[in-house]
Amino acid sequence: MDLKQLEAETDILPRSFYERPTIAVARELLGTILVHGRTAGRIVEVEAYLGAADLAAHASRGLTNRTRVLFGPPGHAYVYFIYGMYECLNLVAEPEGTPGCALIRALEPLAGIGIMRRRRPQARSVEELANGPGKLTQALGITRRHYGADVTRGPLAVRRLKQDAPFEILATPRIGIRHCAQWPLRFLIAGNRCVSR
DNA sequence: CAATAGATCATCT
DNA sequence: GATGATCTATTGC
Repeated sequence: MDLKQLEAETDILPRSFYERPTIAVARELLGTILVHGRTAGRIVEVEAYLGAADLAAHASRGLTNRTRVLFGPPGHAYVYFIYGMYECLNLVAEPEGTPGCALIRALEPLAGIGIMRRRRPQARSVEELANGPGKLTQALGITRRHYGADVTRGPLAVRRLKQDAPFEILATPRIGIRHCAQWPLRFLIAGNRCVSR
């Protein structure tokens, strides 16, 4: 898809979208479009990470240098480095002072697919370009430099179609965690080919 | 197919 | 000093 056309058919999500309970924000991020530079993809899988009671969430350890943004105003990016190799993108939810975020786990590539292929030569198909939290940051060129970035303006933004077709949402346990392993806080678009493995 | 090892480092104990 | 919101390549059936 052409970026100009995409911008014409979508609006940037306002800060008020993010200033709500984390689970609602996570669910409703499904189907929205993440844009960075000349690349863009539709969000097809997310996970919610809550506050103090959610021991799987980084924010449950309290306010530290790393978790600072999670306690700040909503609509900003929380990017963290993991396993010495990968970066993961989250979007901060809840009113300022209350932690909570949505981990973006998979995208359906929409624009800049050639650029994504160059950044992820291992991918054997378009579906594999961004079907995982570490893969999508590579494909879109998102790094720790985006820590704290405002996604309601600027080169990294989330947009929603002015008119979108309905789809079915599935809820499952989150992937790759030890604590709260049964909580159904992973949300995905049923039947989508780009959800993670 | 499924299972697993290895890469590699910021963060917090 | 151990751990981890991952991914890839490789092994073995």
